[in-house]
Amino acid sequence: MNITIKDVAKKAGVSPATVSRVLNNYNYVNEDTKEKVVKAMTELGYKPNEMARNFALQKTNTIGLIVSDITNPFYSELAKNITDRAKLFNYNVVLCNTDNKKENQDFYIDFLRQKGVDGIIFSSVNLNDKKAEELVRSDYPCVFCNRRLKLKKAAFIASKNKEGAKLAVNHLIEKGHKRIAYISGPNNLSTASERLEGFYEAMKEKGLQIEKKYIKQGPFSKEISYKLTNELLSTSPVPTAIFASNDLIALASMEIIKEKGYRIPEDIALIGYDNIDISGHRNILLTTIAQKKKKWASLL
Amino acid sequence: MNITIKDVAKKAGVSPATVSRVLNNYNYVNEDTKEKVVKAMTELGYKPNEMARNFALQKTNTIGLIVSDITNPFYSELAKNITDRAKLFNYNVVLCNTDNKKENQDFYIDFLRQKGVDGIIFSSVNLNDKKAEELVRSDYPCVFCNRRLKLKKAAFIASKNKEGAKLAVNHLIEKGHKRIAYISGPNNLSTASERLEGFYEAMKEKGLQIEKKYIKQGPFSKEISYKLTNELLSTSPVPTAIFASNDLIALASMEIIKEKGYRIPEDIALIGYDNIDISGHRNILLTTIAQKKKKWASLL
DNA sequence: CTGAAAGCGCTTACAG
DNA sequence: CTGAAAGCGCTTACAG
Repeated sequence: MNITIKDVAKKAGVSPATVSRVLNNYNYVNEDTKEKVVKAMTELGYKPNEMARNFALQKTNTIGLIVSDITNPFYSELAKNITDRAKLFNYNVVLCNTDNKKENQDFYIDFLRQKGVDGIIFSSVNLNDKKAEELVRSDYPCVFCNRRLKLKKAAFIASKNKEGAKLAVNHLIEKGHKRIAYISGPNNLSTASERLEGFYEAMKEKGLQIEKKYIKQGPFSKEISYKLTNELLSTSPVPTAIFASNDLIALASMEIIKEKGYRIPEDIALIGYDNIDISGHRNILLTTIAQKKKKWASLL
Repeated sequence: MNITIKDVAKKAGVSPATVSRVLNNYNYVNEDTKEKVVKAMTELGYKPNEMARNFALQKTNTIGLIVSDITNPFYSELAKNITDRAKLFNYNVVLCNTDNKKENQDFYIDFLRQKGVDGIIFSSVNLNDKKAEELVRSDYPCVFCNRRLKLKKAAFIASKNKEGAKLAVNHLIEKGHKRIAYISGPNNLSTASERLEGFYEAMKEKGLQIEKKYIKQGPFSKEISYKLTNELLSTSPVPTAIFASNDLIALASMEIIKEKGYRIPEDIALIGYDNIDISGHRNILLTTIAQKKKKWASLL
């Protein structure tokens, strides 16, 4: 059915090997021969079969991107930047969404490996992720973005979460806040734990009391964020500021704070992390710490 | 390096063909043989090489998903549902983002075909899309989701946009609005043009005047949406209600409406389309027409 | 039920 | 600079 390298070879009066060489810009091809081959290719409308090529080279020009939640704008913005970047290099990106579930990530790791992707970008790992660690140990090409492994050997790209969190907390402190609450993500995530560390450090540096009751921790979910915010607003005295470890949590908190009749920031200040697009919306105006998603993509 | 079907065959004392048959659950394999093979496979930790398999079968178990903007929650929610669904069938999804640019879509079409994906899901086409039409005409497996082609032969799944728009407009009319404005997307998109049609039809059915000055049309972009809303608010008399052809436009409109000091919905009512997650946020509370993204994914 | 063999469409050392 | 040949790891009609 399809036009193969053989057809081109026959038409151009050369061997398939030569066609292949032209195709791959192999150095030593005679200009005349090359021309003949190119002519034959265009006349036949030849398109190389990538499956065959992948197989012969054991390379797919494909990377896997495993994210924890593509509907979180932070990750969809990241995904956009990564696919745009991949396009420049003629790579394609297989999108894998874990919903923050370990079994999904494990599934996708096996799946992608078996598919023969050239590498995997993870935006979904825990600090200790057995299967991902194995991958790194076996020198499988992978890179961790935003969330990283504890394992030193693993290449990662992420913002300085501790510094970012300190920025956020110091901002609140400068505004005069003392009773600052923190809603963290799961502590087995590098982002959450580093930000928590930053929170502690900033508070300590300014000599502020850290109260257990003002520190909440839970998985990333709207419902849990509602619940934790409610808990915070039920403590007495109520905190005057809340730092949420990402924007989605902050958005959920915002709803509860408003629901309870508090004004933001007059009664309770709120600050998030990620700077997702909607944060800038007039009705939201969430203060947040930016992450350079585009820059990251260019470095991956 | 890697363990191949041959290694398994040798270990199990059978031929590679038999191993392959076991692998593919071919009907007629003796139970004993099968057992031996399975045992050998697990002992060796054998994983079939998908590249070889793809090549032999000319099939990749991969589909391409071309969306116009993955950072639009509508599409990221759709992408999530599609990848989840694909996972069930052991398919993977190559994410392609066009930024609403025809050249990007054309690039990805060629790219995906050459890669040998088994099919393409489009969420990015214009009503007349030469290259996509060509694909359909040549019986290339593809399906159109949300946005469709004019071409009858093309399989698509989309909500009843005309009906949805009528729902929106009727809702506004019931609330007593007469000066209803509409911000449409580009008319060469099925979604935009069908919704516009619904707008016209609903207005006519209720005997309301349709004023040219209340109908704006532009590409999907925040800046343009700001601009168009500003234009609407500068007409006199100012419309009492605005129907935006998608939620992102509505969110942008909302900013301008608020900026100008109008209340929603008391001074100006606003309604969107898509029901993206953030619409339900307490600070947004955007009235909107839902689209069944999950249902769609199950039908693709 | 199972094996030997050809084939999927490329690439690439090896000769020349 | 170029061709003949082997090979990438599977699948599958063909015999038996």
